[in-house]
Amino acid sequence: MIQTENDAAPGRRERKKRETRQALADAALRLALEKGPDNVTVEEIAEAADVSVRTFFNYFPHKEHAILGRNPEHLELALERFRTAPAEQSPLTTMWLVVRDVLRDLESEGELSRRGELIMASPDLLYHLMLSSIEDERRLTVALAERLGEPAGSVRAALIISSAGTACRVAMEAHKQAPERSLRGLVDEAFQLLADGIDPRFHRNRTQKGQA
Amino acid sequence: MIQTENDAAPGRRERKKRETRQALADAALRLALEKGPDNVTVEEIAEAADVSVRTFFNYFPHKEHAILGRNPEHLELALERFRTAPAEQSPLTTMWLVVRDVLRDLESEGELSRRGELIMASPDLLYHLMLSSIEDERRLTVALAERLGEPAGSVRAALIISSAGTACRVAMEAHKQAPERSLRGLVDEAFQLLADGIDPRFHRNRTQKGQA
DNA sequence: TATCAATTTGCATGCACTGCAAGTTTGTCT
DNA sequence: AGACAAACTTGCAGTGCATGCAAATTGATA
Repeated sequence: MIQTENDAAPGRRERKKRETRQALADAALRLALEKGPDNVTVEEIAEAADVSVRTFFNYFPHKEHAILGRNPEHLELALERFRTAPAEQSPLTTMWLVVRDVLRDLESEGELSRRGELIMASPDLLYHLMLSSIEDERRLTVALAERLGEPAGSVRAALIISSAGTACRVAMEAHKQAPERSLRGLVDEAFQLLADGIDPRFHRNRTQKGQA
Repeated sequence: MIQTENDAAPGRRERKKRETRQALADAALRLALEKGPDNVTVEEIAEAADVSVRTFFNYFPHKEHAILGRNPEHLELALERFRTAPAEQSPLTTMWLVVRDVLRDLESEGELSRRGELIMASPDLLYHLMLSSIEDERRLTVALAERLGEPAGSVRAALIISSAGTACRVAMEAHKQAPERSLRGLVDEAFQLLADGIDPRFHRNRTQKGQA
């Protein structure tokens, strides 16, 4: 028994890993805000976190992941919501609650707006965010299709999930252009539009019949 | 030998550029299909098209763009459609016609399905496709907002455009999982869902009021 | 303390991509 | 044709991202 500082479950090793990861993510965000995402090198980030470049890549697969600093818990919470939601709750409502959860969490971290602006201003970051979102969406779609009792290839389930993501992106973009409108309000508006129908006058017959 | 073979408007120079571009795109797609997108190097593509690596990058900013082989004309045609569409045509209908145009064009090239599968199977390609789509969507959103007489930051305009893109992506994904369903049919289904409303039972009051 | 597993690190390597300074081709003007 | 300018291609040098590998360090355990 060599002092065994077993505070909770995690030992010293686990704690250090958390710290290193956090230090890298913090440094990445800070430097990206200071110098612009494109002008930050992995070397600088590693330097700021006082580890080697090689170690950086032991924690993050890409530079951008460190800047995004996504919280893996959010996906788990979302899946949990789908599992525990009351039966009468409609799917888009559930997604809306998920989004609110995430927004609230990010707001509490205080860095929502700065990180959000950074992401929306950098196509590269936006891409990586969407890329990692695609994986999340796949899992959420499966969960939703299951809940709806629809087959795995359900277009509706996939569309609901993906559209929710689209709504968030559109809302962020609009918030960036018109900061006086709250992000929450814009998200609400987008979700309501999706729910009610984006275009009641749509129909597919107004085309040239004679076409090949 | 100056013979000035001025066929139409484009001179020899313009033609050669087209040919080079096409040769690079063809080689990129072929090699990506043969060896998998991740195992193709720019050097191979350039070699196959018989130009230098440096020249490759004069035509495409990223390796992936060459594989995607996007046709810049499609965006111009789409913008044209928005300009010339009859006044009574609803916006999503116009987007639907645009999508049909593009699908028809890709089908006529015969490589729709193979390229489509390749893209859907490679997160990296999908990302680059979405990335270049984001730019297109920005321009289309501006055109649509103008047409609708709404302000530049219009959530509805942006949502219609982005959702159309999402619909296509969802349809491609579904087609990949269930190839017996036609891509056109799946696109139609997704558009109809968006038009009518994705979730008629959505509302935002079913939440815990007491929540912080 | 001895030992094993996890982690960090340096080193070498391959590939993507860019700027620059040639060289080459093409269009144009006389 | 001959000369000139603009466009296009190319090689080269250089930066940065990312990965594999093996040696060194550190943490947990007996």
